[in-house]
Amino acid sequence: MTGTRWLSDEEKRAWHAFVAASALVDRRLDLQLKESVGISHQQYGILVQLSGTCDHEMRMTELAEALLNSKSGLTYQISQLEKAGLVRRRSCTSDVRAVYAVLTEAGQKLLEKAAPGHVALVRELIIDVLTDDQREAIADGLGEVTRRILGDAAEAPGATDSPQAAAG
Amino acid sequence: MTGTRWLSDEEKRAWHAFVAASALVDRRLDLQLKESVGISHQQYGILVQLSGTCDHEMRMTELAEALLNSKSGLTYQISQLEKAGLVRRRSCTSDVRAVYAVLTEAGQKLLEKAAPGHVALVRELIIDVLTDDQREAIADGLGEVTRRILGDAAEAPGATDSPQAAAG
DNA sequence: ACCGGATCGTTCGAATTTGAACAAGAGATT
DNA sequence: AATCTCTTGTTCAAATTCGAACGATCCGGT
Repeated sequence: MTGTRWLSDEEKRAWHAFVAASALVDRRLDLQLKESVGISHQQYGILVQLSGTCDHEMRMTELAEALLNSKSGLTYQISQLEKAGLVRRRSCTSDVRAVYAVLTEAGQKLLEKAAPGHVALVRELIIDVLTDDQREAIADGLGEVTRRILGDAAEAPGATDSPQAAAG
Repeated sequence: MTGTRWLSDEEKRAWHAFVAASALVDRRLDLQLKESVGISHQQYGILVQLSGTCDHEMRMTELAEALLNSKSGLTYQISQLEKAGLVRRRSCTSDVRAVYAVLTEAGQKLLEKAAPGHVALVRELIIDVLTDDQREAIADGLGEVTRRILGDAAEAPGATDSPQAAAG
């Protein structure tokens, strides 16, 4: 153990920018969504995810994984959304254990109302701030970062299959 | 309301990579710090911030701003760190209201013990995954993102009167 | 049919975060 | 000095998050 490879100034600059931007952007989006339609960024993500599927529904575990959330955390949020009438639960006939979260009509309506302002703010805060090159570097670089972390967690099982759905 | 400028596939790719990487990296770092020295990523940030000053101390408000944290949140965390003996509070002679958070000897020791493993993981998860160009693009791009958000908040606190009479 | 292990979603308690309200002090104006 | 405004840090209740434990169910091999 000679010495730790500390971060150079240049590396620190990237690391700090990444951490700060993450916190700030998320907070701003959360704030706007709460003010405009009364839901959190987390809840917005759930609605978006559901609306991206053919039947506007998804199983709890599948949803939790897609949102990088814990199962218990999702149970809580789905309960909140259910109280608000934006989502309802549906049990599966073939597997009694399974539960589907289904986007309701009201949920779809709320999403359509929230989306324009949300996307506009995402653009204002980050997307339109970046140059094309920077945006591509982030997509490539952080995409690889994400892939590696997710790969580590689920390395043993074959992870080459994942029916993707375009999400907005 | 003609049309919202939705995100293109390329833009979505960058946005999703950014959000996912933020969540995943932070969670992994938090986990490691808790396992190795029993403190959260948040608390680690406080200790680092304090150790970076000449007298190893900083005022509460100043510290909260540097860490992009709420004042009440910092009060809580400093109390936790104080219980653990890693930080102590010191009141200011010239201003009775002011409180300094001071890094203790034990806090310094813990930081020195935690830092190598932490930095190594930061490298493994993100810094060493990126190419030089990607790292620079992130530093520049996300640095600008951060600067704008912080600038907005401080520059035009009351000047943001948007026409919002009609809800929604 | 039956057992052992894996999976599913929920429940529970503890830790953390947030914003609003608060008490106390500082600073400027009159 | 009296008063008004801003700042400082804490307290409080409510909301959220997490991991572990749980009951229930599914699946494969016997």
